[in-house]
Amino acid sequence: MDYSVKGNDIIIKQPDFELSQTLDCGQAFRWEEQADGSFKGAFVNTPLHISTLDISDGTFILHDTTEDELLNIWFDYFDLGTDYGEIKRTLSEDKTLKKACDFAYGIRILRQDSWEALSSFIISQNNNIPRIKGIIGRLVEHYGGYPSINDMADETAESLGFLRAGFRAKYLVDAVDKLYRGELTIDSIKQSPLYEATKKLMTIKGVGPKVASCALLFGFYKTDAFPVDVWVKRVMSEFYPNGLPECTKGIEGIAQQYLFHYIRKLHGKV
DNA sequence: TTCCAGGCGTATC
DNA sequence: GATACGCATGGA
Repeated sequence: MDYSVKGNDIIIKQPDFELSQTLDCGQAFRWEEQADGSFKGAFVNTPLHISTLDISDGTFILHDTTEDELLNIWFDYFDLGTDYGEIKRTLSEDKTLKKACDFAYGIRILRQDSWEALSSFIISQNNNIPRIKGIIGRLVEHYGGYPSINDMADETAESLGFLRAGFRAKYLVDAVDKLYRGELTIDSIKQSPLYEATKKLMTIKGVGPKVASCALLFGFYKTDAFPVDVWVKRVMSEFYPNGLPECTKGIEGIAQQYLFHYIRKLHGKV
């Protein structure tokens, strides 16, 4: 990875990256776009301010950070060790995916914290993005950072009323209970292949196929997890009535992100 | 006002 | 196993 340290800032070069496509695309809910087009957000409790230096050569500034944080946190979080150019070339064997990759060229799959992603996607069900951000914002504000499973061990649906999360509060409580008591562990889910990991997550009340696959893709980096929502159903019926093409094998979830944005553009939602 | 949001649990057949 | 319906909340 190309990077250089300039005082308290670090400049990275990553052409297969665009801030709003990656940070404001419904895979993470804590990044806020600033008036100048930069973004402020965090990995769990480590904040970051990131801006575009020059989009034509794919350079970005990570503000007020250190080389240590870059190598220990942001390199993994932004998945900088993965060559998305190569992934896009592979997926572009299919003509619909080629159009999707050209359109959403700057998407990367963020390697989020497992618990944050799981809890965030429990909150996301039957909900819209501004409200999801609001609920997660209240959670972070209440705890002074993103709460761990231990932090939430004593919560009940009633005590979480301040979130105004509606019927989802009891689902969060069930997830905390199962993980706190060790009936489920983040590690065992991480180590399980997709099918077993999905079954484990779905023992949590309020976690069905969609929430499980989003958590596994964005929080456990299982690139073969393929979240199916109304938009992806539309892609499948319009372009892939006989199933996904062979070039998506093993990276179905990454293909899904490109397709999700492409189909929304085709229907005028972006 | 009514509709809907990157779903899921439950009842019913 | 398929399908219908309710669910908390708040923005559009």
